[in-house]
Amino acid sequence: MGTTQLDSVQEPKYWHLKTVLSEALDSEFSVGEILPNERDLAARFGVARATLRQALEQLELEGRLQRRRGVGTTVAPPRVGVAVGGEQHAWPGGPGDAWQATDCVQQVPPAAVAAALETGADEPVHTVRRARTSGGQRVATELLYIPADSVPGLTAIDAPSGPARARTVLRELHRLEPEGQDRAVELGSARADDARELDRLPGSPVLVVTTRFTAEGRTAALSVATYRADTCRLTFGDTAGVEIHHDPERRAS
Amino acid sequence: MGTTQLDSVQEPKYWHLKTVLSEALDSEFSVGEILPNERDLAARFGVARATLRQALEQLELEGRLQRRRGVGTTVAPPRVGVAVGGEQHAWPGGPGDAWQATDCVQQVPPAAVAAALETGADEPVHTVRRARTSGGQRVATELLYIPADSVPGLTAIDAPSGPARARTVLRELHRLEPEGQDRAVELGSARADDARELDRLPGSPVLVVTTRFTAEGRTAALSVATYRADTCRLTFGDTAGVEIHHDPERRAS
DNA sequence: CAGTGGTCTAGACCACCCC
DNA sequence: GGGTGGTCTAGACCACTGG
Repeated sequence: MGTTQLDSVQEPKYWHLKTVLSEALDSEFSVGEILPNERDLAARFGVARATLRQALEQLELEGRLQRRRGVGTTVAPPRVGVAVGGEQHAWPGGPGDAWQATDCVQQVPPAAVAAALETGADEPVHTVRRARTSGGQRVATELLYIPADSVPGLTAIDAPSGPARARTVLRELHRLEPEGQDRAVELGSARADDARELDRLPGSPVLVVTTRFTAEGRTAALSVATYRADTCRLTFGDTAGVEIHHDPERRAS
Repeated sequence: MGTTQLDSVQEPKYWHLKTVLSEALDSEFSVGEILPNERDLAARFGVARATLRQALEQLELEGRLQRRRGVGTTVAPPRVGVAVGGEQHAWPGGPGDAWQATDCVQQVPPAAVAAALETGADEPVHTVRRARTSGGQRVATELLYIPADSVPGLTAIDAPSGPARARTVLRELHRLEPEGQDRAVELGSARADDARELDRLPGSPVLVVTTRFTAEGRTAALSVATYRADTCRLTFGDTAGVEIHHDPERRAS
């Protein structure tokens, strides 16, 4: 008798817990199903609630679970592939664009943005807010910065803000000949306003996609898009993207 | 007298703490500097250590801090931009490739990989392990799966495993005419083996880049690369990538 | 060895959702 | 109101690093 398995290398409890839960999710639960509440789960596994939560947090980070305050913890569907880099050399707001403009104001951008746009630190730029939906769910928000130089034909007479203004600004931007774009992706945490729009808590992990559009040898526009990291897989390139469902402890070997 | 600031909307302590610390990092610390230890910091701010840690975790996630057990918490340098999508239609291991092969074995891949490769579930494939270094630091590890069909000229006589074998497999792969590649990026958590190679703890956040290489109408190779999310900014596109340093509560507005 | 961050506990209260 | 997840506390011990 006795334990058949030596605890030769001690593994953190939450790590082991995560593995056990992950396997249970694969075999005993289906998408959308509600898990037992955290207090019950912790009791069942004989750990403190904080320890259980550490395991749940990781599973949520990996897109396997979805937790909602006041509701419960549910099994998440596989991540949605959202195309990010498909059409090279196309303006935002062009045909086939998945974004919807919700607002536009003229304001002084953050210093880092002003530097990238090569505008003065106190110079206001057109700032378009847009949102992206996939499968009926909001998956990303964006701030699109367009210096006044890029839209010279814009008249101050038009609506000064709001969606109509956004459309006008984008229409003017399209008069330029697009030259190219660079993109960068990094991990971030949701600001309070983005979190609200994405139906997440502030600080939730997000993928920040920064795109610089160039025309006439200058930076014509700069986009900072914030994608929910738990539900999105960003796809680039020729087709719809690779369909590997990500399963951390079994990716390899 | 009295409080000049109403606590009209209650903000979590760790969130406020994060803001305060973030500002202190900007103004009072320089890159590489060591912060006071967690117990002292918690005492200084009048919170429990767990609360303080919640704030530090977020700052580490955002790439502002680096924490090492037994050493301390230091101010992190800005994220490194690592080029991911530069040259379209090029094989891994070609000229200018930033990766270094460390090993190669022939083994049965995970089920999800076999599905993407369109090989049988029990069919072994060449599996090349590679590593990527930037600025003297290991930033990513990769598993590159190459089905036997893609390298028909390979002889079993050569070294059966190790770096030499990896070079042979890649050389044979280069005989094919590359047709295209898709890529996907998503958030993941480091497996134990990747964590060791990246000098991080298991479960640390990573950016998983999955690339499918196609040739002759088939999937010729599949790469699953794991980048440290705390230190890397993945860049795509024409040039070196956008240089916006990411500052969550000041990205916009 | 002393000091650091990492893990874990057993509680408490709060914000939110739905009935 | 009752149940959920989110925040917070005040401890304890462990694993790792460095002198």
